[in-house]
Amino acid sequence: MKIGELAKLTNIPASTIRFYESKGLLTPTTRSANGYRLYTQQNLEKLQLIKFSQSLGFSLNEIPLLRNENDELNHTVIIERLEKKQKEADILIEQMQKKSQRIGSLTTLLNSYWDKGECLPEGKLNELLKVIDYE
Amino acid sequence: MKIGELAKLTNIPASTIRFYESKGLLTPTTRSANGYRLYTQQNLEKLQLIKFSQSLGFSLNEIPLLRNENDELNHTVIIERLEKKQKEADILIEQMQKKSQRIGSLTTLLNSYWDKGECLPEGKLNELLKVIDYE
DNA sequence: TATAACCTTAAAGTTAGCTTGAAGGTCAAC
DNA sequence: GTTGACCTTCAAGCTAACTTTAAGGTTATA
Repeated sequence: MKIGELAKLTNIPASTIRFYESKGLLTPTTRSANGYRLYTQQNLEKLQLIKFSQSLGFSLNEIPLLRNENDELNHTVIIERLEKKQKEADILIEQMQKKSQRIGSLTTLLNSYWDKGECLPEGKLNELLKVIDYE
Repeated sequence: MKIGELAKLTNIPASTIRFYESKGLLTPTTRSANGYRLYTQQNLEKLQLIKFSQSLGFSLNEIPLLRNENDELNHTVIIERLEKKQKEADILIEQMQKKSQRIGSLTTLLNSYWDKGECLPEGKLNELLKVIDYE
């Protein structure tokens, strides 16, 4: 299939597919006589694998390292990479949860002043910054 | 104080402080005769507020909208913005949690094959992509 | 007085993951 | 035979939040 069809099937712009090629991620198996890129079903699956890997949090640079699924000794390495990425995600989750809590505390604190019709006392905001203790 | 001192006190590079100024976020109250930027304690606190706001997930563009703490009618608006940002954070947390779970499922699945010494069956990975159901 | 450590501006570079534009070749339909 | 929908390459533009570089002025110290 030509690039336009692949683009439609996968819902990924042709420009992006060409961009992935420029990054060495997905080279079409053949070219037609006139130079058009021709893709196979396997090419399509590889493209989907790229998107899937991205959705797991892998950057385009990390994807080639992830890819040799049937290379004997690499299994451990792939599992390690996945677990590492999972840990990274979990750390990010924790950080975001703290962030959300900080926003909550701040909202409560501001409301407690403003509900009473008061303004923040001079320098209070700064004191607050220390209390809430951001990274 | 001069920019270097402010930079040391806040642990924020002078170049970044100048950059914030170019974005209209923090203008030094005065300039010395020779053109050096001179900052006050309030400038320092404003700088810290910028960093704090960033730590809550606000972009530099969003920060000016957040800032008029003592502007009477803006209180509701500020609270709304904080709550909106908190919702955004919570949504991100959910997405990251799904991501982490997907990585977990994938790891388990791959292990279940490889532990038996098997390779992924032809096309299995693709089937897997559907099952794991990424965004 | 020289030299190092400051400060100034303006502009360009960085990173990731694309998108857009220019200039042109190919192909099917009317 | 020409219009329009494809395709090609190469290069530049985009966003965010900075950082780096270049070229030069100021100040404290030895």
